[in-house]
Amino acid sequence: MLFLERIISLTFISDPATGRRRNAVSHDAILDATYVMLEEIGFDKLSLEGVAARAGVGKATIYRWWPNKSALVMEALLRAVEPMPAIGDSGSARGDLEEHIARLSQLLRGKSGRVVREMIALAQFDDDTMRIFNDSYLGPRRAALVAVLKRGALAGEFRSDLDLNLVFDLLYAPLLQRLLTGSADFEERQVKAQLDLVLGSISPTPALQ
Amino acid sequence: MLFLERIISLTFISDPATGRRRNAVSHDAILDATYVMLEEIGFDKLSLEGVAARAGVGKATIYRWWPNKSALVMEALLRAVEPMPAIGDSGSARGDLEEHIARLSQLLRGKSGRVVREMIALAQFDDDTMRIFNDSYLGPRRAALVAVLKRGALAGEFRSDLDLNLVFDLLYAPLLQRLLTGSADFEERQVKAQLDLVLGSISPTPALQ
Amino acid sequence: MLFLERIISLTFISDPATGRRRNAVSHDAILDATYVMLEEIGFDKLSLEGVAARAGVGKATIYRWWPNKSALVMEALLRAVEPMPAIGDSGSARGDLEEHIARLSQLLRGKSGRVVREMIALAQFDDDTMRIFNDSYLGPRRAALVAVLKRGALAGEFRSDLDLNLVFDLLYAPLLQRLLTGSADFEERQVKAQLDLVLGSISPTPALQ
Amino acid sequence: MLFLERIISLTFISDPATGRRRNAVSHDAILDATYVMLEEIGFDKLSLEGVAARAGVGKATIYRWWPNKSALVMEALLRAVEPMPAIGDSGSARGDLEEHIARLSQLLRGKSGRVVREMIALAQFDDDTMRIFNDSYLGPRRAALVAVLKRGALAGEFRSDLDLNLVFDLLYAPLLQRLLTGSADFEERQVKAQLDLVLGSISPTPALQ
DNA sequence: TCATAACCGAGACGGTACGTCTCGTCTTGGG
DNA sequence: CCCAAGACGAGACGTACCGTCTCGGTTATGA
Repeated sequence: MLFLERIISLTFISDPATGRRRNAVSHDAILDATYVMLEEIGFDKLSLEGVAARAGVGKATIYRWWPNKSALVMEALLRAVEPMPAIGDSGSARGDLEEHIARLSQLLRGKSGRVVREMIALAQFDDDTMRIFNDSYLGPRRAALVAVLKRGALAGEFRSDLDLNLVFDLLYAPLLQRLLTGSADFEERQVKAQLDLVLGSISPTPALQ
Repeated sequence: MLFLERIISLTFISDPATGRRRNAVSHDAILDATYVMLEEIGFDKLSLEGVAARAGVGKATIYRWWPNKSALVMEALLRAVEPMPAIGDSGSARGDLEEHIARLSQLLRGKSGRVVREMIALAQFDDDTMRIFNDSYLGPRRAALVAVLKRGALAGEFRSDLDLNLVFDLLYAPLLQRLLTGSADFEERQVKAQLDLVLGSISPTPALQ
Repeated sequence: MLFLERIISLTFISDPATGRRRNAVSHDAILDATYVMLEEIGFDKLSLEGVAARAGVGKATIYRWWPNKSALVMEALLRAVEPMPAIGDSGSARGDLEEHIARLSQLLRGKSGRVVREMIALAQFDDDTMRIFNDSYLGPRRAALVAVLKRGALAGEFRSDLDLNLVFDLLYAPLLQRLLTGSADFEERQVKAQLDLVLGSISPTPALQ
Repeated sequence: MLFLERIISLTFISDPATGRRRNAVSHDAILDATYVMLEEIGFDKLSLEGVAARAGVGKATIYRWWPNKSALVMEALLRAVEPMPAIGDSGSARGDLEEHIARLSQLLRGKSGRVVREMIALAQFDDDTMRIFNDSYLGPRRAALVAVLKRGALAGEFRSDLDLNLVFDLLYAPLLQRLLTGSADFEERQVKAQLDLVLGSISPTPALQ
């Protein structure tokens, strides 16, 4: 069927491997400029015109690679979020969770907090952006925590009849809610209290405990 | 909407007793136009120019009464959000909570869900908007639920050593998180499971712990 | 039929006499800026963006009142052409023509020459612009000359069987052709020779002359 | 089109004996694409980007061989303009002139008319283009007509004291003027009348004058 | 009852940014 | 060394809105 392939290949106007290659320097300059301008003037006042000027780049180069402002900003923010704190395996699933949540609440108190707030807000107005946020931010964190919960359940530390995604929500959502409603104080004491409540409710035989 | 009247009254700088009175018809037309256009094209693409045209109103009339787009949109949204489901007093605080949360999850599944999502998103970029959202939406709901929790604690239904605001977070935040991360399925079963976990953890029995 | 008029008037969305009036200062500033920039950088490199900046005016204000660059430039040029030299009535139609053509050839040697060249060039690419040029520049000149020719014909100075528009062409076209082909020397002697030829051919009884 | 070859050869900067030779297919494709797009969308909206795409050619290839849009367009137009109608020698110079002018006015009524209009317009904004137009279009026609006039003068058909270039202007300019002012009707009768006037004025008889 | 003060619709205005288009240059990889 | 493809910095295009500013006209007191 060689000749057929030749015919088909002729219908491809251009070979994707042809032409000048994408410039990685410009790509980085754009994301960097986006991030610093976000910090300086905020999302609302951020203009792609300004980003292009700051990055020393033509506007078309931005539009070539990102479909809209939200997508660009989301990518810039994702580069700026601290990477997910790895969850250790100390033997105690409860201890691992406590440590992870404590570290998370600390991160959200800082630069990452602002970034996550903005990512979530952006995602409300654009489905693609929402998908990127879920895939790149929330998803991995949910997966990691659920893995620990599963480990704990198997080890008998937690009840085995739990909807682990629900437990994840109970652990994460109060932090996000405080972040998103301006009361992002995240006192260590308060986070500890929350954890005690949740972990208490998922311990194996609460009545006897 | 008492607080809104307060805001409006602040815009009267000169002697309010003289001159033509504010045109209530225009005022309503503006908010109505804002809301239907929000539904049609979303917040991003909403322009005050468009609202003015749709409402049959001069642009200046909008700028006379609202300081910016967020404020206008927030007021339009607040008119559209269902009023807080009143919390009854059936004798059982737990029953009252269950009924309230069930009704809430139902509302969030509908038009109110989209509205709340957008209000929260807007609030991330503007402190005034955040304040209005907290004062007029989240605050009253928090107060009402905390009152029920307090009633339940006094009646011995719940533990008496609880941070009730924290309990409120555990009840509300998972719903909001699902709303804000696109997984707003709110299956009744799931909401029930969440409630069981939380209420289980605050019931007095495991006080032996 | 008063009520009918009332109904009809309701179908007019807006009264043309309503709203803020056009700003004459801006209008003039735009035409002035257009003209000086034309002289500085030429038609090709002239941008409405630049004109707006130079005139201290928003781009929209230009687009509100002129459909395209050619129309704007044509209007700016028309303001800059010297007004048509009035044709006197010395008693001798031939003398009047000679004086007019001499003055015209002098004008075309100067600023007006450049302006007319450009107007004609612009008109080749846009029918509206062509119409404006004919109505505002060539038409009046043609009418005036034809009137003199008619006067001369009635007075017996010229043959009476002539297509006067054709005679106008023979008088004007050679000047324009030289203007448009870069050989705009317009030596007085040459213009005189041309006039002699043409006027000779339209004198009443050439054979006896 | 000898002069064109001269221009092209000038663009060979490097040693013509080394490296790959110019691709004649691309060269023709470019000029063809230029011409058909000129007909479709006109000079103003013609982009080299579009020509390259239409010709299946890289933009650089165009820039390699033509210095600017005007030069490219002028070459494309010159390929399209009918070659100068050769002037016969019937024995009567007057007859030869009449036949040539009649054929010219016919050509200008057709496709060539539009082409000449555009060439003249382009030439107003670029000296190189003007030079090319004069050298390759107007010059040869002027030379040929002047030769016929000289022949006629020697044969006693025309006066011998004439500035023949001036007579050329009187023959050609009215046609061009009508072409350039949108009144390109060129009625045969009108052209005939013009010719009668001009030829009458240069016939030897009125030398008594 | 009428003057006055504020409101109102319309829409022009100086601006800013949009997203697209084209310019002329510059890599690429393949003749 | 040529060529098609196409990315790139630059910057103008024509449009959409911003928030402000006349306009002429309309209410509704309060003098």
